[in-house]
Amino acid sequence: MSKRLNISKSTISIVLNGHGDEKRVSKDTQETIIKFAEENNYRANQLARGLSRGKSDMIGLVIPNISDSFYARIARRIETKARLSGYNVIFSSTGESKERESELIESMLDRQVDGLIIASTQQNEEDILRLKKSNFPFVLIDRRYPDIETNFVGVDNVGGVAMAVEQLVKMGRKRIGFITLKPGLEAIHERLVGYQQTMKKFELEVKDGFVHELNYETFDEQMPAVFEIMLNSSNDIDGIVFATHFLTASGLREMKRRKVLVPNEVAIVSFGQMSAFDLVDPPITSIAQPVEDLGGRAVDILLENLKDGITAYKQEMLDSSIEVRKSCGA
Amino acid sequence: MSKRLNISKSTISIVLNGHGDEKRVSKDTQETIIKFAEENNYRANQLARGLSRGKSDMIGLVIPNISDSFYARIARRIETKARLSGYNVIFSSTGESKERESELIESMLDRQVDGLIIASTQQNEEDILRLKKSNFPFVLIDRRYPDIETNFVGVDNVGGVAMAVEQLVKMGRKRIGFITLKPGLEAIHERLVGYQQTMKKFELEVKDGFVHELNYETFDEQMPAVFEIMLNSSNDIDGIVFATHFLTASGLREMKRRKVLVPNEVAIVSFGQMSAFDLVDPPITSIAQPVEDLGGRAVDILLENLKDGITAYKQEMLDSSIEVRKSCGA
DNA sequence: CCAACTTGCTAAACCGGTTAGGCAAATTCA
DNA sequence: TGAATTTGCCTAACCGGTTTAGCAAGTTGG
Repeated sequence: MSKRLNISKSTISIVLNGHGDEKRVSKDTQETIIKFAEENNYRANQLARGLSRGKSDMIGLVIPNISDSFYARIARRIETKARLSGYNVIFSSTGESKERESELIESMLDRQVDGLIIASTQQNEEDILRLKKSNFPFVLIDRRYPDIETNFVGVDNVGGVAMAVEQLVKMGRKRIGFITLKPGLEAIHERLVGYQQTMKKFELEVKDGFVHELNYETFDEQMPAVFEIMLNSSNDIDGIVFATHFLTASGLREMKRRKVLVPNEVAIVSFGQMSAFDLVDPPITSIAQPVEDLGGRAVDILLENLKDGITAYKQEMLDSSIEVRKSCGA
Repeated sequence: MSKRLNISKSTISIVLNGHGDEKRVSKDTQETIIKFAEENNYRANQLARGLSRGKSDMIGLVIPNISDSFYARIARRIETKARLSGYNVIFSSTGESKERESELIESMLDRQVDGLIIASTQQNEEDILRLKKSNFPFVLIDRRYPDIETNFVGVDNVGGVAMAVEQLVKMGRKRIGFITLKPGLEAIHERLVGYQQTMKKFELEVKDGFVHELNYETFDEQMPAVFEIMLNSSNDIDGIVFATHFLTASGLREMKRRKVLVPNEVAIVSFGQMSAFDLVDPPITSIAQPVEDLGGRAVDILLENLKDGITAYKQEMLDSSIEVRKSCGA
């Protein structure tokens, strides 16, 4: 382009970046360049541009699994919002593996992303600390490192589960169980705390067989044994709170297999939604997390950091709401 | 790094790219470089690397909506598989807008992606044709341009819907309706064809009120009117095939509102799945598209093109399977 | 002992932009 | 009319790598 127009590439760069006037390039020349660019469909190489400007206009999104609707919805919002500010999003799924998370973060840094949004495995203090120390802009979502002060946007897990338990209590349930994942994730731990606190608040006993912490990979196979215990005469559960949407689905499958009547025999509430929960038999009462907001706030904070530098860390807890349906006995 | 080691950056580049032996760099020097790189956590700038090598090791994924589980699942597979070959994935959602699709493709090309995987709006012949003419590697998924020969991986829509209709016929249904989207997408059109062909094959009448083509944005609001017509005495539908998972969900909601008994009064089959379809009341018979395979094949083909150049265009139609559950009357 | 190879590395060009500094011509001012 | 400004553009360095060509020193062979 430079050659064919006989105009230096600096002038071209200046004009196409809109600095033509301030850099005193004549109207004539500006027009020539712009016209030529349009006619020949010229578009700047973003690698070169990024290299020389020291920024890539890309942000990296590291999540456990894009095919989980929770993260997919977050991703959608992040992508849309980032794009409005001229950023593209690269994403990668860690599959809950610390090693992959580490690799992926490195790989994104290699690509010179300007910032990161991470839903971490929470086993990767090392990288998070490194990012923080190097003053790299990033926002943690959904999963936080309690010992590291960073930007963070999450949902109020304790409060959310409290709502779930309360709903069951309101419906007259007393022997309320909690099916969750093995701890390791702060969010999961908080949900357990929410359960325990609320049970205590209502002076309900939590027997040994009430709480089940399942394996992330094998919860489906563990489910029968869980119900064996929960439903036996000494526990005789009449309400269950599930800590995640997929545990709810899995648990419900098992209850159908056992022909447990929901909600008559056991009422349930799900922390976390699934798109067809209103169609399920019975329709599932669920705690709806403000998923889109979560993604939106994460981008907002990241963009602020990108613009103004990292001044202070922001921590935001978004409130959930409850969608009451039949499964809780309502 | 070059300065501190007193070794030229060319040598360093050679060694770190593993060409040390073939380029006859002494073991000593190689070790020094590798050790230094490790200790200082050196990582190559991929923008610079991409710029000089003329390739970015990124592939672009353009889809209608990442928060749609169909595309999210595809994305997951694509990402995982691409990464195994050293590629990162940038994604963007078009929201079914031709303009955004066009912008997004441009933007990805600006970023020098090495290839594209596109689930197009199918209103963007222009860009697709341009990509093809410029011999740029890309694979269309799910949605094809019948008039343009390109790489394509999709599912057999005609056959899939045929299975759906057949299942209802097997269950003794005769007045089978079809609820679908307004055409514009080849895949949608094919599903209609699948319906019509199969109805014909079984010598079943297709009355005017049997087929409803709804608007992508407003199908929810249209649904009541649709059932008004389908259930009136002259049509008296006893079976419905839904052309997409979200139409199924929406339709089912309406049927619940009307207290239509499924499957007794109306049996239904869904083309396309949702994660909780087995838990729904009644459990939904659905045509399961081989979503992951679709993503996987798309990457395979793209990677082949990237490696060997574009020799011939591949078109693959993957077969669906049926998951029979109560909603069809089984 | 000198020519011919081999070994081990470097210099320099290039990828395609951005940006600071500077130069020549045109214009304004005294 | 000559000096000072302004205008309009370009040169060159840089971003951080890759890659080709080639140089100097060491080694081998006749």
